[in-house]
Amino acid sequence: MNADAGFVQIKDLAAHDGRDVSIHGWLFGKRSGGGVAFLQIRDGSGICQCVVESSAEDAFKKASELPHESSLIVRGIVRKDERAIGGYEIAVSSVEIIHIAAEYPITRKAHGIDFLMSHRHLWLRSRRPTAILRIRHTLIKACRDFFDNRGFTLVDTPILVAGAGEDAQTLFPVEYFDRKAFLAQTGQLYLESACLALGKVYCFGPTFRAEKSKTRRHLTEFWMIEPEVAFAELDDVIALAEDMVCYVVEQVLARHQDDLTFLGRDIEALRKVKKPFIRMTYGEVAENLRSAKTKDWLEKEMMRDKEKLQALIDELGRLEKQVDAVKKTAQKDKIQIQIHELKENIEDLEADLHNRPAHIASAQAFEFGGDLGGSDETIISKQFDKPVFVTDYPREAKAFYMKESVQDKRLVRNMDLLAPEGYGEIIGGSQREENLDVLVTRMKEKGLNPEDYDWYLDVRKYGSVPHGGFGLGIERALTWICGLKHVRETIPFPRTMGRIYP
RNA sequence: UCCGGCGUAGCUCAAUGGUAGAGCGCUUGGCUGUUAACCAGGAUGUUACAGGUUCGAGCCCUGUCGCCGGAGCCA
Repeated sequence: MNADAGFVQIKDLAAHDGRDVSIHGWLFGKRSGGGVAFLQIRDGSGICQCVVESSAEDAFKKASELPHESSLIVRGIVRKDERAIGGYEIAVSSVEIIHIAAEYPITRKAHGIDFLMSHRHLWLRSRRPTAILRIRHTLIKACRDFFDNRGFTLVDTPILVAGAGEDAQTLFPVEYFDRKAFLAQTGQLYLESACLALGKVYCFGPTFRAEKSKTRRHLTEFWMIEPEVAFAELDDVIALAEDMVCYVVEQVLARHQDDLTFLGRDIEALRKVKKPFIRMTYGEVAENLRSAKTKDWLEKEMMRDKEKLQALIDELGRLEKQVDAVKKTAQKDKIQIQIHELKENIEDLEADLHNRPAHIASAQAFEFGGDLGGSDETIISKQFDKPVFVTDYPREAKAFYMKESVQDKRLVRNMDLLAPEGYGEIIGGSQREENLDVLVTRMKEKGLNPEDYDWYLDVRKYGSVPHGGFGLGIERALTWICGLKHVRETIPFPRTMGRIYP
């Protein structure tokens, strides 16, 4: 596999039109006839059709016998052909088999989520995961470029920590020689001290939460990018988050039209993500949730969704009739997969509609003091087509380090960013309490022992300044940007409450 | 932790308490432009596990396990 063998990546085929090239990859799909075989080969950069004619005797024999996902090298002339996906194909002169694959468990037909998750190491090779992982790469790079270009310094924070970040109940304990330690939930406390050294800092790494939650928004191990800025107040933190999200969405749109389209993402909805985002205080959100207008809106939405459900059920009936009429098995397959997807969508919508009255009732009964529930977030984020900043939550609902509001001591200077289209919280941040005495009081309020946080309190003893930052959950942001139903598809090997394999 | 659902062939799913099936995948043969190809044949089962009811259990009952969805909590 040396350079002079003329290896090219499939994505660059067009630039080699008419030339003799080699590609190496895996057999993604195959159709073979008596005298011609069509190999779909993927190499990680794309998928290419390779045509092997029986006149190329050795190549044809090998091609006909190869099972799916075998690895191989093919050599041939690149040529333009409208019948090939991508517009170019390779007229094969030779096939070199690297490895003959065993029977591959993942087919291009319908699979259930449990099966796919148990075969995640293989599922990664499919088109949907690769599309998502490419977007993940861009999102992470865009976040890092954004901070790097603004004079931030990357500061790596520890993953093994002695004490709780926020709530000890949700920490994973680990043995640390003869002591107990925990896996970090956030790098924030460390970043706060680092920002007094470097001014503007950020960290990017995995975080761990032992929350016993099994929902489409939760992982036990997820990645977070967290900036922290000295001399910043809440408005600065909000502006920073707004600019970052706009930049990230812009970068993904610029590079991944094809991937987003493959995922079925409504790209127009993403294009609307431009400054300024919506800003509401917690008080305004509470009022909104309780209002007659919102109730009316929700009830109308529920009616619309009921109609949508009926339309889906009608569609299902239509397809089920059609499937009996169709003879060709490929078409039948296609319809059966549509039926499968439709059934899933119907189940989801039914479950959603079933929960809806309770959500409406809980929104109407929303009381000052509580944190926003998942359903409340969904309600707010469905009402707008741009992300929504919610600020100034009640202090009892939020962490000890958030700065107390000057105007209203019941509130803290924090913000959550809710992604639109019902996706909900992707960012949580705040201005931090820089006053030592207030901070200690707040810790005691939360039942924490200030002595455990001596080093952290030192940040307030030696040149304390206003500062603040936020954390962006990479997987939640990706779920929204890719338009997915569940966070588990946005990370290569998801860790959820019920799964740690593979 | 709580509430609900599911568990049948490698996969996706059928099967009034009465002979365990279909499609795909795999395999054999055919076909020189296929687009999740097509045509003809073939192999494939501890019905999650352990008890119970019954002449008879994939189906009913009890328990266990696994997974899925939701609540609380959170990014």
